[in-house]
Amino acid sequence: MLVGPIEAHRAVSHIVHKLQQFVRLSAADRALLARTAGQRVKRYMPRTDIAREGDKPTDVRLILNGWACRYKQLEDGRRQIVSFLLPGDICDLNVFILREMDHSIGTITSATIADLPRDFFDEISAGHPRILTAFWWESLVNAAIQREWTMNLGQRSASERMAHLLCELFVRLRMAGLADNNSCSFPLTQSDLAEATGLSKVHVNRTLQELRAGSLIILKGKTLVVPDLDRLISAGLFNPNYLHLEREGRQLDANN
Amino acid sequence: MLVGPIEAHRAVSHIVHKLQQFVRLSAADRALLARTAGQRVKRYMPRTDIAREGDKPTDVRLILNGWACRYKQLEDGRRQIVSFLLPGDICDLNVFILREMDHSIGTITSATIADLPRDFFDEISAGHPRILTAFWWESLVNAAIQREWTMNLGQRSASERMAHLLCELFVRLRMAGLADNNSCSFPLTQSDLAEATGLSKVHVNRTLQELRAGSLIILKGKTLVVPDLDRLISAGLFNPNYLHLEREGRQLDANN
DNA sequence: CGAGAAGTTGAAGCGTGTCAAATGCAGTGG
DNA sequence: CCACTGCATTTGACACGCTTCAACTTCTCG
Repeated sequence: MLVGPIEAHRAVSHIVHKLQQFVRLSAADRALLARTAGQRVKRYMPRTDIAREGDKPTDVRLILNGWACRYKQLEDGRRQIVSFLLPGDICDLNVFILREMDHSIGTITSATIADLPRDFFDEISAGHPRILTAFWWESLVNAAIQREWTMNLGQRSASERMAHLLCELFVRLRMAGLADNNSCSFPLTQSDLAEATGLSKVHVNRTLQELRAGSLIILKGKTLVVPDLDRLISAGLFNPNYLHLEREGRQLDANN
Repeated sequence: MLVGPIEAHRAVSHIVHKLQQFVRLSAADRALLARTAGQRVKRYMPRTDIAREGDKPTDVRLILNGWACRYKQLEDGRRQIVSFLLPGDICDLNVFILREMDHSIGTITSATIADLPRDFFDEISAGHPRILTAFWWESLVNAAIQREWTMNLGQRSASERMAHLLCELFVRLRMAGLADNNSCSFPLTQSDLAEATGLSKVHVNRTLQELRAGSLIILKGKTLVVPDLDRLISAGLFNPNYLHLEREGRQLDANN
């Protein structure tokens, strides 16, 4: 499935926006990303599995649009969302090494996802070191996010935990250029939030009401409004350092 | 600090043992590892920080002996151990990319740790592809472990969670050649287990008693005995797939 | 042998889970 | 346009797993 150059450019904007938090990409870098992301694009329906635990990994994937998640499931049905994949996120850099998936990936909304072929990685290794570095950065940030989730589940109370998760999603969406000043699109159901926070659906509901009562969030329909991010940050004991938004440290600036 | 060739060889045996779960290293590969790990070795006291949140990462490190952990801390003092570092584990492959540590690393026992200089990575990139691949594998397995911990904290009950953690540590120690048939050295205190599982110290104590009562473990002094691993595995709903022990079918049932 | 750390025990309280039913909301077909 | 349907959200009552607090015991090691 192929998309036109304009759509490809728009679709790739999220990852470019995000990676530029860390490195400055050249016009050639951006063009390569746009070209590659425009080939081999698949569209998925909401609530569809993209990969299942036990599968042989096939390709590296780039989320162009829509939300997805990694999740794990126990035999008795208990399910845990272990991370969210937002537009601009890359998944499965492991493809070329590990033999089988230890978790599943499924869409939340409908989504468009590009497969990145192996050649692409050869190409960036050889001629686009900044993209390569930025991909490394992305995967290290993902590891840091996973550690923070461990902290979140292990130490924070229900409302802290929820506030923390909302902060993280809001900031990550902003990194991808998907949040304006204080609001963003928010397609998660309370069940999704329950599976991500390890709380019951009912308690998620009550926790959200608590946050609403404190005017920390306005969550209605599929939109999240954060009237005062600083207050949500302190309610969630959120420290963004683990996202490594080291803008001023952009070591590797391109010349053009 | 330099150690003699014999001690270096013994010290490096854990990582070789572990990496060979995944790739078969040549004699030259092993020799390079032993030589590098024998230079720049530091010795740490028990309960000492090796790196602190906020520090600039300096070197890639290899645990030669002893146990350590990564942990995060909230301002109010709540502490979460997010992973354990066992002999043969590598930490901070991120060194060359991220600007500051988002977590701390501290020893549990006294430990000897080697700093791996940047040249070493240039050398393996150029001439020792199997080591490089194995290091990749190691870091992907670490990411998988972190996801599994998320699952563990989010979905499992106290006793399942504890059983799962003990399974993981036992299997990982065996991968490093540090467990005989059914027992291993086990230096963690109940406080450590509490910080790793997100439970209170008191409840950890009760949970361990429960496991002992079911003859699932014998934990006394600093030794853990697992009389019947299969039973502990099912008590912890433990599925070892996330450790990716995929070297020609070497699975849990094997005794070596 | 003494002192501090680690482990153990009991009682009481609270945060979160469970169950069950009601309400609201969006999409669909008549 | 309304009635119907199914899913998401909300509410209340109750149960339980885990935490907290505080005291006691047992180990470890100088």
